[in-house]
Amino acid sequence: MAMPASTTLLAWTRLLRAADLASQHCAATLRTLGLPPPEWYDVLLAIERSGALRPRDLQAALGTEQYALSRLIDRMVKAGLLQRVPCAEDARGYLLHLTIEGRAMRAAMWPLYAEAIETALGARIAEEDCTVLARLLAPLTEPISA
Amino acid sequence: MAMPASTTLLAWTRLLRAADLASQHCAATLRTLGLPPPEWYDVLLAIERSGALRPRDLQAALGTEQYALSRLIDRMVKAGLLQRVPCAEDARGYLLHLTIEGRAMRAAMWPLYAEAIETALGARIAEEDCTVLARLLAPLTEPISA
DNA sequence: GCTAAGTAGTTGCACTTGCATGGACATTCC
DNA sequence: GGAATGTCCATGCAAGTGCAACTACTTAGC
Repeated sequence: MAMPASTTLLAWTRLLRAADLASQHCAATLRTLGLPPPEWYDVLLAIERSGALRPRDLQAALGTEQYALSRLIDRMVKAGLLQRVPCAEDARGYLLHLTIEGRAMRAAMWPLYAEAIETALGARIAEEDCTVLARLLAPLTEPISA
Repeated sequence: MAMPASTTLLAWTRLLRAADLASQHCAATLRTLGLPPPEWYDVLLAIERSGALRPRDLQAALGTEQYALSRLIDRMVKAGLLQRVPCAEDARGYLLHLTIEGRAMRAAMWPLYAEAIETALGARIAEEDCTVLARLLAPLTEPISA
């Protein structure tokens, strides 16, 4: 039951603050443009990349809570971007495909999403620092065990 | 309108994922113990440190949205942890003080909050790396201009 | 093959959040 | 000193989230 070092606390507050600012900026930018929020893009991209995905695989890929994902999918299906198709090997689940509109939406979102990322992160930190940052953060992206 | 470098994108995804995992772990830990969420601690600490604070100063200190803070304060007042006292210099606002219970709650939360931080961050990264991380994140904790 | 246990996904309910707006006081400018 | 503008905080409403069940199918054990 070790207490955190002061440097740990500093990193903690900055990590949360930086991530919050960055994601807020991104979400706000897309919203202002009348586009869906960033999560939608992540879902569209993940599905496009693998052709078709089951909810549980999306869940693993995105780290979203299961119930949150369930409803997110609902919304995206209602919006006409995704399509549920019955799954042959497992009747409990289904496969998610992109519709034409889904594909178009992903393509339309990317440049604006990318620009927001550049503004929020790329333009605020040197590229070498970015590389180091990514390396340092790597272990923190794995599930927390204890 | 520059596009992000690939290293920027990697840092982006890791930053968001790491922060999400860490804060989720923390919130879940406190919740499991029957304690209020981390934001409450941050509010209690900020007020305790300065003796009394106005909502707008809290807002600046914590980076919370104005309406979110307004309701958060409401809940904490209802829970008996905070107390609103009229503000002499500005009748629009008020000063926030900790109640005895508020002070006790902050003290009670700290060891468990701290342990969660240690588990989520300190124990997963070398201390030198933590220092570097904090330094790299510093520019990202400032408000995004453009 | 039948039961028990596990996994995939959904949903009711209470709570929180986001956005837009509103009301109250303060400040500025004439 | 009075209107216009700005700042501080609250709130209605719609939408999202978290937790805890719940249904439906699958797998394991026997």
